[in-house]
Amino acid sequence: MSKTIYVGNLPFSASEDEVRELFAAHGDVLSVKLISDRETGRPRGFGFVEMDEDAAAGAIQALDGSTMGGRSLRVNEARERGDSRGPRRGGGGDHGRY
DNA sequence: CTTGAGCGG
Repeated sequence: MSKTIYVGNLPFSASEDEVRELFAAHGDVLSVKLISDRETGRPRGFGFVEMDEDAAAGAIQALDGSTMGGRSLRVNEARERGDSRGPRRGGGGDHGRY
């Protein structure tokens, strides 16, 4: 299917459309979701971008480490929120973490 | 009119 990308350290002035266009420049953006506080309605400054696996990998390495609005843009593969089948040993899709 | 943590319903 698709791969979820975690986008953090985003400027508070950023919107889903900006992130969508930013990632769309590197691949096909399936969906963009910015996380904001549900109780205060205040933007947390991070979001999630759903893209194709190959496109996501390219967008991550292309946008990760870049700067947006003067802040370092953080782009990485997001965790798996769903899938109650049971996380494989400790859960958390780490690829190269200790 | 406000802020800065890496991971959402």
